Amino acid sequence: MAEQASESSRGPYRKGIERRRQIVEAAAKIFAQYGYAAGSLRHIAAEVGVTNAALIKHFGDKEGLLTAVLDYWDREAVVLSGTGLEYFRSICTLMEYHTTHRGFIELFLTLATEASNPEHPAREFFVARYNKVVAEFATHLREAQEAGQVALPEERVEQEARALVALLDGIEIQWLLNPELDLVGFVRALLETTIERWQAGHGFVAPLGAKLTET
Amino acid sequence: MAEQASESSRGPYRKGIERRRQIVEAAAKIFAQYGYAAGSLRHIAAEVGVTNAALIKHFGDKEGLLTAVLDYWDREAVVLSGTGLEYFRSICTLMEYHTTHRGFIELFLTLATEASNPEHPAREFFVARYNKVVAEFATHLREAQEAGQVALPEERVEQEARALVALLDGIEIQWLLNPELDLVGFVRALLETTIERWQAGHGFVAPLGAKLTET
DNA sequence: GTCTATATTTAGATAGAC
DNA sequence: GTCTATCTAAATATAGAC
Repeated sequence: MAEQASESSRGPYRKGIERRRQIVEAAAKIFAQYGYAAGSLRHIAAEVGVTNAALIKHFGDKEGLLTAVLDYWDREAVVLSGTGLEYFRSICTLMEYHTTHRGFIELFLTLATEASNPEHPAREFFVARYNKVVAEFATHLREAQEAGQVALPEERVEQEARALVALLDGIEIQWLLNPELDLVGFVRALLETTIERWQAGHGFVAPLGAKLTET
Repeated sequence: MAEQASESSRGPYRKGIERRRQIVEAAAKIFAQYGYAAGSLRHIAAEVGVTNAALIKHFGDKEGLLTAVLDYWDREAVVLSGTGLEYFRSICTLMEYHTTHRGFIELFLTLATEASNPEHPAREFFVARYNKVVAEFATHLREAQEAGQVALPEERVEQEARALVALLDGIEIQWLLNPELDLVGFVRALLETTIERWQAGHGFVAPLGAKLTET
């Protein structure tokens, strides 16, 4: 206790904390490549240079390591910033980050789809995560609405948020399978158009001014 | 040989073919739930009521079964129909099919993200699959273009195709995690708007008439 | 905190009877 | 065509030495 307070940068727990971080990052990499169920503790341990027994000591069991990885992901995720429409413009920066940190988005999409199985231990995490992201997108759309930046009726705000999240996920899947794809350029053009359309009071989903095509 | 020709509906191979189909469908279900690497032969075999040895006899090895599942998926996939814009309107029917055959889209998305790992045996399949779907969407957009149904310049056709595919994949991920989501309603509204926008010469990505927002 | 050693389970795959 | 039995490898997890 006394020692802990005296030297914060190289206290008694420094090494342990550093090692934990190493393990979590290795686990994130392996889970991203193989998924949670198929990513083995020994594979992760080898990546760090320890044995699987050490991982169990640190995290109790495999599911504990998964929890740590999801926490890590949540903390390290580059957050969007800005108010109103600026928030959405910052998505470009996020995409640039993803193109240089492929494992980050690979982890998210691999685990998110694997977690669509109701029995999966990470299912609740991803359900909550999507709820949070959609809600945050919606909040910033309303912010833009109140600032007079856009003209979207309340009943269409959540649908627009959902559609944008879907489009970003979907194009990242295509990029993972085909890294030649210009992810940043695509998203930049997409956002410019989308924002301009919102400003004009239109959206992905909603009425476009004229009435709908004959059905 | 003689027997084979005499009774097509219950010839000597009928039982074997039927059994193969049972196995492939069970494998599709298990791979959809757990992924390829984590879905075991014994689990699949138990679903059919045989042993894992029987599966190996039928398909040689696990990867052979995966190939059979992907072939099956390719054949059974509900195809979009119609020319020009009608083709895109039929996506609604596809979505209705997906909501009643959840395993179908779960298999696709789970394996597609798992296959983003370059070492994955299904990677080539999904790379080819996306190329094919994007090309097919693009072809039907050009068809609509030539019929005067839409006014999209050639250089924007592929981007529009990619964006629509991405949006459909992304919203299906959200639906898998949250089946409360009205997938069909969402996609129907999305398509109506998208088609109307194409008719007006606009798209997901491209210039919207006015110049872009100040950057 | 990490190791070795091991217990236990499960995986993919093979051999041979029927 | 399917089974039982088995091989070998690899999985998670535990126990105890250092």
